[in-house]
Amino acid sequence: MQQKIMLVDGNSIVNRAFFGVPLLTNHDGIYTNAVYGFMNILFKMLDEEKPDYLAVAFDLHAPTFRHRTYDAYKAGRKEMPTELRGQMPILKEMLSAMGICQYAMEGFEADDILGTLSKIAEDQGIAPVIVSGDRDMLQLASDTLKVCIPKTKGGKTETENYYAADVVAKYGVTPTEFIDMKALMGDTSDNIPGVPGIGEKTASKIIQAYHTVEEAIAHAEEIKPKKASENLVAYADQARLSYYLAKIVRNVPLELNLEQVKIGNLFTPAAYEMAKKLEFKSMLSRFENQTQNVVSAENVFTYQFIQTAKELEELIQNLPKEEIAYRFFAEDHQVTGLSLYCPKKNAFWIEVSQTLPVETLMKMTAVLFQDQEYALLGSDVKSEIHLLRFYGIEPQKVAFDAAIAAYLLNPLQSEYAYDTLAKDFLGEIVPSEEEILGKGKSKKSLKDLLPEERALFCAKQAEVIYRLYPVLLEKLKETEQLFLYREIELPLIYVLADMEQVGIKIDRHATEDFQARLSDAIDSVSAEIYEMTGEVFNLNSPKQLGEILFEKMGLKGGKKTKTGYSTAADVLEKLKTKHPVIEKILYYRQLAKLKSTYADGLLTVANPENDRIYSTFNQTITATGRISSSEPNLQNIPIRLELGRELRKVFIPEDESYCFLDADYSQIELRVLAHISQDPTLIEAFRTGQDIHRLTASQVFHVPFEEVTARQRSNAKAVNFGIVYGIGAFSLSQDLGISRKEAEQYIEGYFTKYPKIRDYMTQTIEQATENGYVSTMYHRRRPMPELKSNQFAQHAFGERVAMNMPIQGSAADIIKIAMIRVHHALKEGNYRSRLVLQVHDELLIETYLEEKEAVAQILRDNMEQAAQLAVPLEVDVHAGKSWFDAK
DNA sequence: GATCTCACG
DNA sequence: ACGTACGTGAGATCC
Repeated sequence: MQQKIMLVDGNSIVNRAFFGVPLLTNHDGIYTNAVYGFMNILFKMLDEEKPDYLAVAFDLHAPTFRHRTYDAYKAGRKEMPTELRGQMPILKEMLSAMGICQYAMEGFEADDILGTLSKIAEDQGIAPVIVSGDRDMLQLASDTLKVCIPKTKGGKTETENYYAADVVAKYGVTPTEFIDMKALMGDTSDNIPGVPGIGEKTASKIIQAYHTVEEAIAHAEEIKPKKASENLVAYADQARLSYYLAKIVRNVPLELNLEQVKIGNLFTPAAYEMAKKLEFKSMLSRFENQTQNVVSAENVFTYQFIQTAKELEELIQNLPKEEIAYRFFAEDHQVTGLSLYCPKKNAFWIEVSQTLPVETLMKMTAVLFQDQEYALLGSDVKSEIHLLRFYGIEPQKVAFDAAIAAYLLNPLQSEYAYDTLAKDFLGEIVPSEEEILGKGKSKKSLKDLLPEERALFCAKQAEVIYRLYPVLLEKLKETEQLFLYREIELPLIYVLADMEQVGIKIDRHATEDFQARLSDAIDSVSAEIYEMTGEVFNLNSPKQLGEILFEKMGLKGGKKTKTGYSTAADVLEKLKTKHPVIEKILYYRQLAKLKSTYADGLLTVANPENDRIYSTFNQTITATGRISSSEPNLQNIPIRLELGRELRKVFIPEDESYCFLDADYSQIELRVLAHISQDPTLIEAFRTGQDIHRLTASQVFHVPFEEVTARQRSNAKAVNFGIVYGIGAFSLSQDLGISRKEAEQYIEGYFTKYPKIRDYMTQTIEQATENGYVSTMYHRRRPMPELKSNQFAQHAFGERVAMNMPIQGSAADIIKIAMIRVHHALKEGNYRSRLVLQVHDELLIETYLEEKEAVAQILRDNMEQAAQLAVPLEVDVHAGKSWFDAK
């Protein structure tokens, strides 16, 4: 049976509906006639055509390419009546609630979108049915493409159906000739001029004889009547313009995602709610009937509510040993329920209650998580590992993590909740957590829901995960990310879970000492500052500080932020010589940061039982593939300044039988750059172990290697950093305190000496522009929407990102591989030592003293061998009794 | 909740 | 004539 797609001309149908149905309002006074009429037409058409896919296209307000070609296009057309305008968002919301895919595109009309989608469908062997109230659509009709024109008359909808032959039968011209006809006769509603003196009758005759506008023009002298003949010559170009305006575009840059346009259950609870609110009474019964129909048609989501151990036992025994999607629900680390889905047995909500205590639930379901014959499909599995372990269950490895898979497909999303995944990958609108539970202060707990609501909400999530599995996996395959996903990201979940579980110990007394010393120093330096400024104020307020420095004291600030003066460190640094108080303020800032963020911060999160700190390592946050650390962030513990670095002394191993081993990659990003760019000079330098910054200095400043000064070397270091970040002359000049001209010369000198790096940069930007994404050595991707921007700053930013991401991201890939191998080696060798931190190019291991030498070797080997680059990977390993000592 | 500032690689 | 280095997370202020 051939598949069928119904494509609806949203604006045209809603117009017909609006004018065909008398103005109705609901009790809130909201106009509803257009939405009501639209839904009636839609249901009628769905009943008649029974399509497999459905999409609705809308116009946007923005001018289209037709307006740009012809100013007067659609001029004189009346504005949409306000009563209709207000219904547009309601209609769109209703369609969304029904999970119906909607298209709109700047620069094009709904016609063009339908023309394009129908062409894509035809090419794929899917039969398109276009629903529109506009006869212009007839130009698209073919032997396989049907155009339906519904008419609403006194509550009844009748349709005219047109294949190509029907168009010929009724109008005497073929569908493509329909465009030519319109080009001659014009169209008053769109303000298409046509040729004066040629109306429908003449146009029809002419096109039947000559078939195209061009042929008609070529034979203009033969044409009768005389007026038409003359005008056809005089207005030939106007006829050509009219042709261009009338012709529907069929190659709009958009994609047809079959998953998204597939018709699912239209009668969702959300749609039902809306229909009730809009008081579509006659439709409600339809909804209710349909809902039941679909239920019996096994198309709709149902679940089983498990509340007793007996029911659960039966369920577990009957579950087939194959893919099972699961999702835990917990509150304050206490499991409150578990939802499961497998297609053979459908969905289940297993709820903790008096008749089913949590321990029983966990004990009875443990087999699912431990028997390798089940393949587990989850999302955000790491947090669930912690739950399972809390109940003494060591879970097997999952086959699928939806959040991580979705992150690899687009790391720019801010979250990977099930509702957005369902929308993005299944084209299904499911209510979000926020919609069900609310947010902020009034956020409800699952307990506050009715049992049926809760069961539906939770069970649905397992079903979504199940359905995401094949879709996301296919996309990972298409994007060549299967290796990255299976061999790097999935195994990493368990490494990070262990790190999170182990935590890292701090010396509470030493931290409190440090905190007290900071307190004293803050007190005395703030007193000095108040003395010098002659005023007591809130030093932590940039606003107050700015007013005092730049208004009261008259210092020249200059650089402003949105809200006032900038008092950032780089601004103050330049004012250091102008007034002695500046230095004090900078010192105060240093102390205040150390105390609040670090001393106070760490003490509040340290576990009072064991003085350990448990951070979370996030795997789906960064755009480049790095992991991030939060609550607390242990990846930004001070080191650059001496005073801050002291803080690292409070990070200590468990007891005297342990020490720390710290291993960090030397110059990993520049090595990755050497590899990716294949620059011979840079590769040679790394192979022979040269001082890379000194080399760059000698190249850029044209001095012999031995004669490079300390200053030159440090400037070259800044250039090397800049290169990795996608350098700009302005910023380099700011960073080094040199002129922009000089900075430009540095950069030019750099690219002259490392020409392959320039090539890499330009090629990367070209590819990013062409493909719309950049990628790492292991095919991790980052989409590049910024490069589509017309705004200079946005576009320039996109270019820098494009240059940087493959470098930073490949380095991230590599250390992830190293982490997995180190973790594996430690486990396999039954070592007591354990990985505790990762800081982008550094691993910290809490090492059992007797294992020190072996672990150092494991670290070095696995990190250096994690990837085979054109240059060696070098690792420095240090041991110490604190993090401070191990660097 | 937005803004500013600052800690890290 | 633009507005500028890449990637993060957290605390404090202020509206």
